Amino acid sequence: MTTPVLTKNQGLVFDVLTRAEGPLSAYTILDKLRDQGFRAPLQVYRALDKLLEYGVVHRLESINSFVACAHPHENCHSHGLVAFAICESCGQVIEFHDHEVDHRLMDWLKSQKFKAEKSTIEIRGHCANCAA
Amino acid sequence: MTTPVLTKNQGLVFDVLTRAEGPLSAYTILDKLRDQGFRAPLQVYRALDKLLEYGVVHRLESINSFVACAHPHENCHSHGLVAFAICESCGQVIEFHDHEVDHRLMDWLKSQKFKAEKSTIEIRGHCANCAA
DNA sequence: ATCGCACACGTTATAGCATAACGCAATTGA
DNA sequence: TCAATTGCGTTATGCTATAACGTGTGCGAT
Ligand SMILES: [Zn+2]
Ligand SMILES: [Zn+2]
Ligand SMILES: [Zn+2]
Ligand SMILES: [Zn+2]
Repeated sequence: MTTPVLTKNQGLVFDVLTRAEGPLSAYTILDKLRDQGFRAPLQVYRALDKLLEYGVVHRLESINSFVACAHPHENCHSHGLVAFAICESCGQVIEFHDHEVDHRLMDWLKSQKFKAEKSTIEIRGHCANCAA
Repeated sequence: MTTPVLTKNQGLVFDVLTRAEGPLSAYTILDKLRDQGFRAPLQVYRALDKLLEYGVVHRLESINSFVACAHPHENCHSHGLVAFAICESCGQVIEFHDHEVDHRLMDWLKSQKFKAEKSTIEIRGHCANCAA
């Protein structure tokens, strides 16, 4: 379950995300990589697919964007649900995990005999700096 | 905080969603309403905006779709977080609320001085009927 | 060695989701 | 009556994501 060596394109996309202040859309990533030879969206999406699979990047469904995992050394796939607080002013994202929320949701799903596969927990609002 | 009388377009969109088995995309709704005179996506999106504002429809961010609220008589805006379990086989959606999850997340956000405004909790997987 | 396969990559085209910007009509309330 | 608000219709455009096709490279099995 360790992350394979990244290919050239995967590495470029990962570097852009790692250096970014906040989440980026696929097309923003594409623009930032034009100088390195990127020409088409698929080059970005294919790299993102792998990075998501490896668990080193997360997708933020509510804003159609991607962000580097905040816990590069652990493996985010292994510790259950991941939640995000997304500031609508500055774009910053706080990633966090909570086992109680995790267990509570999982218990409920089990009671419904629902087999969970992917989860999305995203809270939009304003961070400490940006709140009035 | 009661729901205003719906306009013609809002009513048509709401009826389509209420009769649907599961969530629908805006363009699917548009197709279902062509016979009633709908011609352009904006007619759907504008109605959806209002229905979302009134809390009688929810948006499922992870599948770019919309679903009628499962609790038509209560007001979903009033009882905190809403969560959805979405079956990837049959498309069915189970909507539920859990105050413990709610409080736990809100406490965490408060500890970060993060002002929450909108939330998304969506679990994709397979429902009891569709699970192998 | 060479064949077959898996995988990454490049390119073009297309599909799917959402909004900008304009103008018109009906309603409301000062 | 006038101004402001709201809903509506239309055209055009922008943003997000994938289909489909072909190329090249590495690598194990025959
Ligand atoms: Zn992570
Ligand atoms: Zn902020
Ligand atoms: Zn609801
Ligand atoms: Zn199902």
